[in-house]
Amino acid sequence: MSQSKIRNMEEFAGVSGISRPTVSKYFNDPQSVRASTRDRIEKALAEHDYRPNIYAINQNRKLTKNIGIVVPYLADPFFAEIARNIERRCIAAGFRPTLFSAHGERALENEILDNLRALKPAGVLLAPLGRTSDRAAVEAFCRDVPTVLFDSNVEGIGEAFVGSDNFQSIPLIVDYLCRTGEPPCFLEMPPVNPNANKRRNAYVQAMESLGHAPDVIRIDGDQWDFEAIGYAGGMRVIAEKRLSGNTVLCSNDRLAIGFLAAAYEKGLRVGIGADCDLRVAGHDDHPFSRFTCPSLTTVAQDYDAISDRSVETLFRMIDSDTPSDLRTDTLFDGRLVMRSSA
Amino acid sequence: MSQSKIRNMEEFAGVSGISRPTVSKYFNDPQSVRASTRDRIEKALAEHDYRPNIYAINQNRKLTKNIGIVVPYLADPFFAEIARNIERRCIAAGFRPTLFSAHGERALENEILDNLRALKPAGVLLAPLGRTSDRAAVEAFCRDVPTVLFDSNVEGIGEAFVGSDNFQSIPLIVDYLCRTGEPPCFLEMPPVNPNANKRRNAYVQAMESLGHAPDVIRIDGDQWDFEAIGYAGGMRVIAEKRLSGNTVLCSNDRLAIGFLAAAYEKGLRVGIGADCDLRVAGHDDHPFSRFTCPSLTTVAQDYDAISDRSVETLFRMIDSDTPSDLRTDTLFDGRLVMRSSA
DNA sequence: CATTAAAATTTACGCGCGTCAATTTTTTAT
DNA sequence: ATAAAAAATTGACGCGCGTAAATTTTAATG
Repeated sequence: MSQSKIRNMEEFAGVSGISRPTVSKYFNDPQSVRASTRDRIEKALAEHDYRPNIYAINQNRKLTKNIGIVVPYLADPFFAEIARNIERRCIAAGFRPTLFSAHGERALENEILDNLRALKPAGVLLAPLGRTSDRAAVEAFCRDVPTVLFDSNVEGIGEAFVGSDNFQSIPLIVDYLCRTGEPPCFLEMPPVNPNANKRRNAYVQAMESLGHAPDVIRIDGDQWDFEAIGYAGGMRVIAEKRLSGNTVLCSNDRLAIGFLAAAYEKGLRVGIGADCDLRVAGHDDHPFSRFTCPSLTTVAQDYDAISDRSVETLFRMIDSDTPSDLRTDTLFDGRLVMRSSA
Repeated sequence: MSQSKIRNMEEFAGVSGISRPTVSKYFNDPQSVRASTRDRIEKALAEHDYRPNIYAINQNRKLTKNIGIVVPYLADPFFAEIARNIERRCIAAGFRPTLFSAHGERALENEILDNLRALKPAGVLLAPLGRTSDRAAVEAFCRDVPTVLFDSNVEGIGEAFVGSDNFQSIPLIVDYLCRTGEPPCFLEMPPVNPNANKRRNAYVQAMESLGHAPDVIRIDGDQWDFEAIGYAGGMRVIAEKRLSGNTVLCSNDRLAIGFLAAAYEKGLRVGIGADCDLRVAGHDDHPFSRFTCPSLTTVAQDYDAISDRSVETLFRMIDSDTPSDLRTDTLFDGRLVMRSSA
């Protein structure tokens, strides 16, 4: 560090003995200047701690180094984890990620996309609300900004989607449940996003192909507080003896967590032991599902693969600025996680 | 909407029939121009959908309308909820909040503060890592940027702190536990933030004032995956029969969630019934603690009050730009939430 | 209606940086 | 060593807006 603060790139160019345009070039891409020049700049940088004004930079560049990360509901640790992973990779690649949550609300999602446009981002990683999304708004946004959809697909929109293959993961756990006990019924809530729908269909298909009669139980709720919905639904379903068998497959872990709470309160013992009344399984391998009582059997989504591939895909889109017409969908397999609940 | 896109404020001033400086004044504060002028601008705005370039604005204003929100660990839904609340109020007040998470890492927290400085924010709401924080870095930051600390205090730093009064909340639940059964032991992990320390001390004090011998059990772990720490610690504590009584007060809900999982796995029945082996209580009223098995008895932090007051305090600091020397600490009371676990 | 205060306009400069064209210096290849 | 290529420098303009001073217009008041 040194005495006088550097006020702008002009002054910094002065103390470093390099011309301002070259310094500018350096900050744009350090590799673009000669090694000896790079060293001199970095030496000066170490002594004077100057940082280019980010607003001036972004005003004058057609495209910024910003990357938007938009998730539907940040109070879900699943999205927090994914966002973290994505953030890391963006930073490593020299971008400036900014995280936004729609908090389950369509109006907020639209507002976010609007603000995002004003930020002139190099690209956006978007996990849309899904069903609730304003399809036209998302579509228009994707036309303007390089966007990778992840987690939740919106058919035909954007250049790429990265997520899990529900038609692999659901049969996987249905098969497991059928092998080890009674065939499961399927607990779902009105689909706030397309995954829920796909999972229901995958369940029906899997059951039929195994020669069992599917039993889909729908419970009320259209918000993102899945645990509360699973709990309330569980209480009703149990009270009304709506369950045909002893095995319940929930369309996601958070719903299962709520259902487990209901079962516990109703005095039903959940698990795979002979003394148990009920088997409950989920889907996602939510960060907390290791710590439910009993621990939750589920299908793990490959979080890392999804976030990695999303970022990779976006970077490729950014590099080859020619927007390709063909839409690439990447689906990763789920992995069975056998714990105590089923 | 209309045909030709407006490229800048000059052009927009043209179509609206108002001079550019006045238009600029309007965007700075709509109330600062005459009502008739405001109407004309807003009519033009409705037809042409122009938005001032945010980078040009921020470059030329000494202070931006940005507000930074920094939390230590976003995968904790508690912080996600608080952040959401804070976001809302900032937006309502015409600011642009941006959310950052240190993900439990000191290096990341420092990096965030660094980047934040470059954003020239009007103010920052900071829930620091606490113990892990780089005290000097945080202190320097608070000197440069109006900052309100919340949730986790760092003594003597910043102009204001808003949080919970551990010396009210802990005695509250200790008292409850003692009235309704055996006096609790206290399960804590090495304090990553000062709340943990305060809670331990408050526990000891409360026990002694009730004439009981405090029993503090410390378990290992210095990361932010509290559930895993509570689980591992619980398994060990139970296996080694380290529990003197039948009641455990955990220093926070996430730790309790892990402990509950361990108790369940060890076949211990948790709850207040005569047939139960153990009572477990937490602290915070974590969003998920309603859905544990059994549901978790805890002390609710007044999230809304904390986030509201934090924002209010920051706004006051921003308005009266004279940095007051006296540090205001605001502590809210906790509220006992009696559920099934204790 | 004249008086005055308030608001809008005109004109102009500056913010900090990207970027370009023309030139000079340095490096690499021959 | 010289020629050619690569990199750095010089000088200059523009981005879109904030903002200030001087002036003119509008609104409020008696």
